[in-house]
Amino acid sequence: MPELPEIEHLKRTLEPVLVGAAVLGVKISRRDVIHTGTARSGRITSRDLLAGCTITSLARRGKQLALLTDSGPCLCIHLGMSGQLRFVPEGARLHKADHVHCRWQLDGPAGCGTLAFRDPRRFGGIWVYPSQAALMQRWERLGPDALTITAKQLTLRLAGRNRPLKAALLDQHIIAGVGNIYADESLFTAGLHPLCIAAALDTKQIAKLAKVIRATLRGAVAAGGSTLRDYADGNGNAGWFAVQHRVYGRSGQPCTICGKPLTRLLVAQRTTVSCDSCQQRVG
DNA sequence: CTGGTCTCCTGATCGC
DNA sequence: TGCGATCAGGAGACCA
Repeated sequence: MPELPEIEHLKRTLEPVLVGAAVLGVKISRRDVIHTGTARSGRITSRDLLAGCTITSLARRGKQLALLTDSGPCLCIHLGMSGQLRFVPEGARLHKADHVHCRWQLDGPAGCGTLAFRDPRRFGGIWVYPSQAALMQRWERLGPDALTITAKQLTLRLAGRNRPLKAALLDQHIIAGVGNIYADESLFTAGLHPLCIAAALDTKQIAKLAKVIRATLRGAVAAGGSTLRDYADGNGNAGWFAVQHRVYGRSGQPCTICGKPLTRLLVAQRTTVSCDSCQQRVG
């Protein structure tokens, strides 16, 4: 379940070992998780996957993580539902080595090792781009990053959206980085019902929502992300945000504000938990 | 253009 | 203890 906080935390844990690392080689186990981000056709080569390049920086937009090189190709990695990206120092072994679809042999600032992309359910994937510019063109189509979204940006993005507020928040083209967990948590804290019509919110409500989204995500980043099932960061350490969930996964349990049982419903095909008395419905 | 629904996939969990 | 059913959900494809 990696959402923005998990990816941001992953980025921070991987930066010290990846930035400045030379990619000695790439081993692909499943080609069908690797895609071309541009319209180009043809077989994807190890050069496309950064072989022979040096990683100069990492970047994140929403839930997507990119490995960048200065003048060569770059990679955009989505973890989907079950994806993991892990650096394994030379001599160490990956805890679970099944479903590893791609490995990069690296010689980096923290020594030699392997970067492994593991994704049992294969909802994630790797997209190759010929340059940073090509990737950025793709990222421009995403909404503003949720970690820093302003009231003004959110107002513009929600204007005219005649759909449930939660569905809008989950749409990465509207706002990038909010997934099912943080959508429910943010809506609860903002006191807004998931079925509010997005366009019906007033200025004050949108300002509060933007502020709550930023604060919720910031808190989760600081906690190292949510741990559900086997999420782990780039070093294999778990996050601890799950203990702070107030609605996600708590259907039927008492609301932490009013004590009434939390309701479960389906919005945009996703399980949604909310409090009917504490979350205001508009529109 | 918009918004709604379907679909991909494996592993954890639950009822019998 | 085994086994089938169910659920989890990110995001692109597809349709009205």
